[in-house]
Amino acid sequence: MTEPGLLNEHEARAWYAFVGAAVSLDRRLDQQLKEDSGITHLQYVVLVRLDSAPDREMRMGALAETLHTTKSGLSYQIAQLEKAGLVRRRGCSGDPRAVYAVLTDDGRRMLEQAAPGHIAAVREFFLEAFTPEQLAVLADGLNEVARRARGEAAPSVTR
Amino acid sequence: MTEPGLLNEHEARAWYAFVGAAVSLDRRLDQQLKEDSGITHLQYVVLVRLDSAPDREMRMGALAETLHTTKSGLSYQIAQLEKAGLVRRRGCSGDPRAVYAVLTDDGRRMLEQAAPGHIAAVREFFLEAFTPEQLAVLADGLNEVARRARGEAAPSVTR
DNA sequence: CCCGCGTGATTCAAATTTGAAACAGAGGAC
DNA sequence: GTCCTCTGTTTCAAATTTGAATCACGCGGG
Repeated sequence: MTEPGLLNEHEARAWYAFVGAAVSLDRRLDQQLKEDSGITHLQYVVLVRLDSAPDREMRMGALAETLHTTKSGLSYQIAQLEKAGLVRRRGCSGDPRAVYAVLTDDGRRMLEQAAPGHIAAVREFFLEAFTPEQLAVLADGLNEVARRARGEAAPSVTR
Repeated sequence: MTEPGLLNEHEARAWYAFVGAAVSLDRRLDQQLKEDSGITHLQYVVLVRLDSAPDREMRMGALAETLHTTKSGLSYQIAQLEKAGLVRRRGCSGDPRAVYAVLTDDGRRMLEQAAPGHIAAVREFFLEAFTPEQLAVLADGLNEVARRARGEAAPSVTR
């Protein structure tokens, strides 16, 4: 049944749908955020992540890891956000090598201003295409996909 | 129940899972293809699309559209693929403005060589995280997501 | 004929991303 | 103390992407 070297019709349909949805959605959300708030989706996600962290700050390395981006890419984006006044850097007294990115008050305001439109778009373009039950299945499956793609072992129940 | 300005727990879980899976998967597939075949995922997709087209050729504009990429981005990638000898351009006798990208024999060989590893990776990282029934639901939902993100109307049953 | 317009594609400069190399400080071996 | 090496981050050059501008051509109207 499962040809090893080719995708069958059903597999191809799901796979192409995923890739197409990911690309189109990313473009659309980027466009929406740029038009309405002047920031990119990546920058928005950086702000969100900082906002939800204790004291609204995170170390560069940890932030890069949670965003699944490279350290150098994050350095660049934090520099952009710093220019825009939405984030500032501060060193760490304990470990002089560490650098914290801190969400500024302007950054928090930007988030408050940008969130409603962005979230409405996520609902309109993504969430509403599924039932709540489907979303739950989707979330489980996609978390597993992410784990596998990152080369992590499957989560064990006893862990 | 549905707070207009915020994502609830279930919505957030599904949405973050989707974004995380898309990013991580894209990185991983790019890495796999580069290591094993020396081409990027985008280039692979270009080759696949051409291979499945009549006469293994497509007009630049049509190709860009089916890949959901920009025309200029495609021009660049076709130039790269042309340098590598995997694709060639040819003009169109009927319409001198039109340009066709044509898959070369080397391109076809590249595809044959790269496909097994790539498809195995897609299976391992993506498809196997779902049951066939889940994949069908996923495909329907994600196709709808892509349509919405592209601003197309919902497909009508009578169409 | 000549102009302006529409289409299909490429080119250009600017922004972003990537991966490698550089940097800087801490800690351990000796 | 000096030398390695490790960790956390930034910097750099090269590759890629983006959107705007440009180019080239055919067509219809004046």
